[in-house]
Amino acid sequence: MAKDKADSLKITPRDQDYSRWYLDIVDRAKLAEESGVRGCMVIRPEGFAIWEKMQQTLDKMFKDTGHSNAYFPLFIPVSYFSKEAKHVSGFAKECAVVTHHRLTSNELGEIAVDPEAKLGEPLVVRPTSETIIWSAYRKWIQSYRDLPILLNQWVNVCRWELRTRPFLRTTEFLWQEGHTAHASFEEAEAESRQMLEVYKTFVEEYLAIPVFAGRKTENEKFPGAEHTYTIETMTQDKRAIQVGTSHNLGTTFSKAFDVTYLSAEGTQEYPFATSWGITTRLIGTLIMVHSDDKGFVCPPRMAPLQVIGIPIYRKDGEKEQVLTRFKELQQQFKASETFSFKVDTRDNLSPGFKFNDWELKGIPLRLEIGPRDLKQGNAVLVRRDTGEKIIVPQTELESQIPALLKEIHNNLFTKAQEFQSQNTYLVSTYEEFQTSIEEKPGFYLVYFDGTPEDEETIQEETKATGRCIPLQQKNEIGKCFYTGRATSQQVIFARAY
RNA sequence: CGGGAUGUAGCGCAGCUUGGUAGCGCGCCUGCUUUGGGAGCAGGAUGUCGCAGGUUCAAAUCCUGUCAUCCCGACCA
Repeated sequence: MAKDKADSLKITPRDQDYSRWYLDIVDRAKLAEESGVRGCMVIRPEGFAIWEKMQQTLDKMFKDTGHSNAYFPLFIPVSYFSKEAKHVSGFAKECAVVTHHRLTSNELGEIAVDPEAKLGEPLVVRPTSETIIWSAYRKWIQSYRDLPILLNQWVNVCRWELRTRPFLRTTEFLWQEGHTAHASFEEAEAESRQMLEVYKTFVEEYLAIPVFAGRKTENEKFPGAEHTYTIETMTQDKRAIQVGTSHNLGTTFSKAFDVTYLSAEGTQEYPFATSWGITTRLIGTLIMVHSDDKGFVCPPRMAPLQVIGIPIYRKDGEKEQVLTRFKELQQQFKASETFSFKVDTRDNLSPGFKFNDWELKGIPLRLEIGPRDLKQGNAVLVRRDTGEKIIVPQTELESQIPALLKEIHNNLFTKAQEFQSQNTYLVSTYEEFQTSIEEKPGFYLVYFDGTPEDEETIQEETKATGRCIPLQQKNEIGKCFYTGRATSQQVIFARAY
């Protein structure tokens, strides 16, 4: 193949243009594409399959912790939404609003909004569902015996973002939102912490993404929350990205929606709320954390396909023999049900093209069998994460493949974790921080007890924000890097997505 | 939402300055030869030139508007 043609098939390298590299992977791995609607994407089958894996795994974890799924409306009356001042001001700037319910033809014969069909009360397309869910909980909660309520919903939401990027920030996105109601603050606190742990476990054990778990600073809290917890990870361009949040909402929404219950002692009490969510942003995070200049790298436990078989042959006779062997293996693997496997039987493409194609798509393992292997009873396994070629007797494939998939997962996790710790710095003064974050982007673990105003100034001057107050604290007294006051609170500052 | 750039075949682009029958590469289709790291040759199909107006005998080309995308800021999962 001509060199310029091979070059034109390559994706933009990370060090040349990180942003372009990301977009190239989304496009070339066929995860998503532009839709013609501003800020909204089409999630293609290859991308949606990953979301389905995430849903299956997390949904089971939610059920195992006692939660059930339900569904609440997409449209929320403006009046519900405006019952809680902080909440509405947090989302007001990014709400899509439905004002009419009918189209009509105008004088020119064009389709237009029918001015006669104006809604009495505008509807907000949900940016999140606290308000509509708590308006229902008002009816459901009468007694302490009705608590706790442990619900979740898998839905789309809409936030009218000004600048979007596929998966990382889109106007419409898919997520899950858990909404629970409890009899005490402590119980709500335990729930929000439990779900943060569920997210941490899920993201680390299935997505192979190491995270910092922590509490959000005042500035970064969810509008209306008492506490917001977060898990944050580091992208390959050394910025922070939030991959999951869990909120202890206290009585903010029960008070706003006038929800009370009768306690065992006979008093009227406000229930305590939590909400928690992860989004399709996780798919973008997989690219940002694991992928490389050859394309997407999908961690084995989230890969829609774990092993791709590539038959190699020259003559017709060889072709039949190789394909027959693959068919046998396919049946054997299917019976064992320990990993997913397909054979690329496309006849119009060379093996070399297929190698590159499946690497681009992020499939964790490639299995090659050709005439040489048939004679020797071997097969060639190639790891997506390292590119390593491993020659294995065909009889050992069934046991070796699951072991290798596990090893790939561990390697991806360890690599990301090392990268994260190599780019996490300790600084003790603001001056040091200002110069250091310019020269060495990354996470900055600092002692901090400044005010929200201080944090805003830091953001204005350095573009870095307090990402989280890690749950694991040293419990030692240090000096605040900004105010100089003594404090034991350590905070991670970073530039974020 | 402000500043900059770009929209021409599925993808990447040339043509626009100076208006006059729509072009290249890749991909796609057919056939033959190929196939252990992005195959070769031959033949073939594919376009309301982003969309809507305007100027003109004539618009991909000039003018106005609009939509979308990308980059840089402010805002956010």
